[in-house]
Amino acid sequence: MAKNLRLKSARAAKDMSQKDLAEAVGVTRQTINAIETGDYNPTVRLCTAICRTLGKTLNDLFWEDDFYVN
Amino acid sequence: MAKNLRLKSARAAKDMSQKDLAEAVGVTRQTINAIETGDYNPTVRLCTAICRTLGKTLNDLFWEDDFYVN
DNA sequence: TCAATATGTCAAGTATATTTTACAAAAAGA
DNA sequence: TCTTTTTGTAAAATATACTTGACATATTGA
Repeated sequence: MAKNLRLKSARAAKDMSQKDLAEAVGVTRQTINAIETGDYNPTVRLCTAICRTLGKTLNDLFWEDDFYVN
Repeated sequence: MAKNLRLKSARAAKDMSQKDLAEAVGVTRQTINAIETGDYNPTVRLCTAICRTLGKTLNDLFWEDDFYVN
């Protein structure tokens, strides 16, 4: 999995630290860091919470259409 | 969590059984059933695999904009 | 400079997603 | 009917998401 730069960017746009976002969605800073760093496969419920906090949708932050044609 | 009727519908549109979809994305039938039944919080990677198999996006099948809960 | 904040990472533990095996009932087909 | 497929569900085991606590470094601001 690659780094999630869209998440990092959306967080920066809200001027939130990883810690801020973590607290807002109820996980630890390490979990947010791991998602941005790309080590990992979060649950859709956590992704949804992150998106709502940052004013984005699942497609905005977690969908990759690279592989895909539609 | 409510039933995921959009998933059920998209699967029906492809004429796939829960078992068919499960095999296509590499999980068990019970996992697909649990997601449709709504007991459950799948990983985003699994959601993505399901969406790709069914020709849908994360927003199509897993985003809820009406009600706000996490 | 110096202190405080932000990020990256890691090892060990806990919570939970997912599997395996199994049973029952509804729906579909012949 | 009778048989097969599909769906719903459950208990116990395994894999992995996520936590806790900690340490190091980079960056920012005073």
